[in-house]
Amino acid sequence: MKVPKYFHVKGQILSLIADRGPGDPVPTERELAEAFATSRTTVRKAIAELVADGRLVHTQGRGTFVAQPKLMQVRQLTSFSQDLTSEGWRPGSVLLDLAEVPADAEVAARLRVPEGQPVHRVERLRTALDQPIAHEIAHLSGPLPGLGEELERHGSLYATLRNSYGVELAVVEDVVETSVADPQQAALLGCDTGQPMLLIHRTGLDVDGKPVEWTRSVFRGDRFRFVAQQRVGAHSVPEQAASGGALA
Amino acid sequence: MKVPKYFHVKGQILSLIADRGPGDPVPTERELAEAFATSRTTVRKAIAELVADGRLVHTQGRGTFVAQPKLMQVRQLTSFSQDLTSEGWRPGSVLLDLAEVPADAEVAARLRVPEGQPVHRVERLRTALDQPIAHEIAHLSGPLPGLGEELERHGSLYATLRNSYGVELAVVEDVVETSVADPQQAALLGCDTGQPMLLIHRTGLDVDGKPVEWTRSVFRGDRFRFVAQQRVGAHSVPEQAASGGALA
DNA sequence: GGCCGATATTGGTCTAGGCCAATGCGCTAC
DNA sequence: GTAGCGCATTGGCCTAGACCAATATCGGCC
Repeated sequence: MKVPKYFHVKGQILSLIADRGPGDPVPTERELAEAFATSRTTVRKAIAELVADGRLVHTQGRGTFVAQPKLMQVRQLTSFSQDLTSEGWRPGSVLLDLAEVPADAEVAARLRVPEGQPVHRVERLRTALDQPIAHEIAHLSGPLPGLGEELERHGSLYATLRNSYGVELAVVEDVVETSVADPQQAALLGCDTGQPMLLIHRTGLDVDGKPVEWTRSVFRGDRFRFVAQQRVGAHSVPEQAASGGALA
Repeated sequence: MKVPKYFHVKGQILSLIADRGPGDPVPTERELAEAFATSRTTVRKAIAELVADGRLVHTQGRGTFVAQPKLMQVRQLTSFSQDLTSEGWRPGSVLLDLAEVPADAEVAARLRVPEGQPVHRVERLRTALDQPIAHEIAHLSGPLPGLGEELERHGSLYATLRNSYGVELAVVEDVVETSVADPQQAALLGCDTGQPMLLIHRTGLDVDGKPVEWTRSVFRGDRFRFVAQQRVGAHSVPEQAASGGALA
């Protein structure tokens, strides 16, 4: 297998930092280029992948450093605040925008309301230890009078829905995929444009199976993991191996 | 906000392909560089992000083309074969390696067995429509005599555990994160080195809470989504509810 | 007609270097 | 003593072009 030069450089940088801890500095790009007898472009490509992988962080004007290990885990539903609180991460959120807007085609389909029907749109920046964690845009259907104040009071979106409006979620479905940070997201979350991100679409259904929430969250891929735990009871996954087991 | 030139180029390429369908060709890098009055390097950076985003695909010697939309969804547990079968994707797998190996530190911790204890290691390439989908390495604890033949017979790993060994999974936990394709993964899965990938660690527990399976799967981030559905509380809800169809 | 090799095309990698922008440090002026 | 300016350092972006490798095409040969 052909292995490009920048991949070797990547390995060499990894061994350079093997015995260093988070926050320790890495030589400058120009120094590395000279040390490995290559061009700065090649070194930058190696560093870019290490940054994408969460091994290094770099800041213009400061330098490049060994990254913190990826250890924040995000679970489904309310667990964002619950998990982080229990692990001492001091979760918070900054309300960027709150409005009632007509549902566009996608929101209408997700919430199963007519296109154009007013829905609540909540745009927030989620934080932990006062650092930006995720950019989140939630759409909520149904009448929610005074949502702004109630949200303010409870902090958590799910707590607000439950305590102020009696909306109880019964099923939540998360779709997880990768995406690439655009300049706006990069600026909000303090990462590089082009970095791999975890894009999570969440649909929350009430007890009647009606969607009441559709949320799109973008997490930094170099810092987060998403954890999904599921019980495999007799009722929950009836199909099992018997019917669909055989593979080609 | 400062927007780099390659980001504009990205937008221009997007509008170029807006009215074209999957498989349609995009002008060559050299043509695009001239058309946008920029260097090939800048065009390549724009294209690289569009490829990472699953909007374009490119092959050396052939060219660059509009990609298929991202529409394969992978669920937990048996659903790999289940979902893909029901959607006509003809799932399959290629056994790359099957061996009994001593547990290394990580496997030992995950399966809660002493380090060095023999465990089964199953390395497979998952496919759909005969195309590579994921690279998967499963570790299984417990005595599983004749695993090779049984696997052969059933195809599915979960069907084998269940039907040949009476191993019933009760809880499955998936940890989803991003990673970056290394040259080996890129070769196996037919994507670029450095592409964002979905890395899924799956732990399967039996009814006693003992881990019996620990699997590490790498999916192409430009082709797949991961779906996790969870019931909240004791309510039961119509099944159809959350699985939305249309993708953007 | 069909096979095969030369060649043009296209993306893949790498170089060498210029200019810009953010940062941090030290020096200077008050 | 301190506030603020200026400069060196460092990463961020871009250029122009060279060479390599995979692919497709087309022509000639059997």
